[in-house]
Amino acid sequence: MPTDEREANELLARLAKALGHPARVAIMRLLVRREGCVCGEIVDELPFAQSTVSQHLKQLKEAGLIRGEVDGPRVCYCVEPGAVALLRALVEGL
Amino acid sequence: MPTDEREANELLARLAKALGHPARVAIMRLLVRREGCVCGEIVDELPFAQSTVSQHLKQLKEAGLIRGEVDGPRVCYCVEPGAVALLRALVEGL
DNA sequence: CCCATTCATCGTAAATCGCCGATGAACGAA
DNA sequence: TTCGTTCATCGGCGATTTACGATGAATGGG
Repeated sequence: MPTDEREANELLARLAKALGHPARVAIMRLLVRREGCVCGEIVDELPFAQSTVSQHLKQLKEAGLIRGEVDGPRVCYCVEPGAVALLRALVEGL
Repeated sequence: MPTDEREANELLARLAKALGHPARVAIMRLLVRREGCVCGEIVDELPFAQSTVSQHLKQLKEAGLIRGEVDGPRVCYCVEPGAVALLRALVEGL
């Protein structure tokens, strides 16, 4: 949790921006629900091409919301520990 | 609070997208803090041109986060009642 | 009735987004 | 080594965002 307000604004903005698309919210919900890792099943759950889903995952990863670990030929994604809590705290601190 | 998950996703995405810029987070914080209405003072608080701030305000308004009431030659903005609570609930429900 | 103030909107330019198909890289299996 | 699978990345397209200055509409003061 940043003490500086400017930092808090930028951090919250970064997280919020990452959630600023229904598909990415759906991905987050999916990963929280299974609270473990998932892979290309995410693609099956969404009505988008594989490359599109991959880009959404990239955005969530770059925002620090999720993490992807290589597991053989596939990649398992899971929620970055503490990320949701941080988001909640930032929204709470509005 | 929507019961349908798709609706919840779209709503959260809409709110999050509106918060997806540091300036807009700063505006929200400003309005929450004064928990009343403010006008062009917002412009003075931000390092942007008046027209730019006006656009940010428009986005927040369209997302349902703030409201603007005309008061003579100026416009007073305030947080839409319940909007922050709704946002918190949606983030909580992740 | 003017004029200044306040704010929204328009027009514009650069950057980013969102989507796709195609390609590339990494890995396991045969 | 040669496939097939899985996923990331590239290239491209139209749409959207972000920023600005300029203009326009509404209001109140003189």
